[in-house]
Amino acid sequence: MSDADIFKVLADPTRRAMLERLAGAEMTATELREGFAISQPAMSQHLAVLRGAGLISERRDGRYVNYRVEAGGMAPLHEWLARYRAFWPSRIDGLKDLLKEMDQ
Amino acid sequence: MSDADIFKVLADPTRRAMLERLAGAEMTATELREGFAISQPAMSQHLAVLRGAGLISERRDGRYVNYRVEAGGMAPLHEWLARYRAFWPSRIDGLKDLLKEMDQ
DNA sequence: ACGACTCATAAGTCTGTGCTTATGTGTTGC
DNA sequence: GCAACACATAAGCACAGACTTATGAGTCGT
Repeated sequence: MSDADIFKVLADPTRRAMLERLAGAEMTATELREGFAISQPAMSQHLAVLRGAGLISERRDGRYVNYRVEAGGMAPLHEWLARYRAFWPSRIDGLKDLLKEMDQ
Repeated sequence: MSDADIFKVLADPTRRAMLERLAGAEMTATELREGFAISQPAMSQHLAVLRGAGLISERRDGRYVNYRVEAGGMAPLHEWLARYRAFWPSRIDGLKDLLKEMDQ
């Protein structure tokens, strides 16, 4: 999977919602599926796509597979976005505060 | 066009390439088309999509239309990405340097 | 060992979308 | 006025991708 395709991966609203849930806590595919009106294979396919893009990682535990957001998976997105820094929103100030906060 | 669909808009490689060219300089649709193996209507349709997402703006000049990247158009993307700050790449340091640089 | 369970893969269907050609709308210059 | 030009819109086609059901592969508890 090419880095450039991260946009295609994130274009699907279901996958974005999955990421959001996984960002809160690591969980199994079945746990993740709760709240989604989607079949188990569809979920599995989405997980494979997210995995392929390096956005999540898996940890096998018996017959369960625990998924979690992969730190740094958004790096290609950051890099792409950095090229448009001249057009960044003025609320970039919020970002500065954020970084200051992260230092502590 | 919903903000959430910015990923769908950016998922197309042609549209991303168009943005990249427009980031360098404002130009007309015909100028922008140079170097793209694509028909004029296709280009026009892509421009409409980018315009609808608030990523570019147009300035009519007679029979020409000049397009340019709209500052702040990436804001929804920044906001979305900010929610994953816990998973940001460690090269976030580069971003810090960037912000410091922007202050000067 | 065997049934229940978790997850992945296969195969087929259907919708969305990016492309094309054809045409419409408005502008410029002779 | 009219031909050439810049761009937008319409209509139709073709492929990509997200979904389904069916099935496979591996694991757990009894």
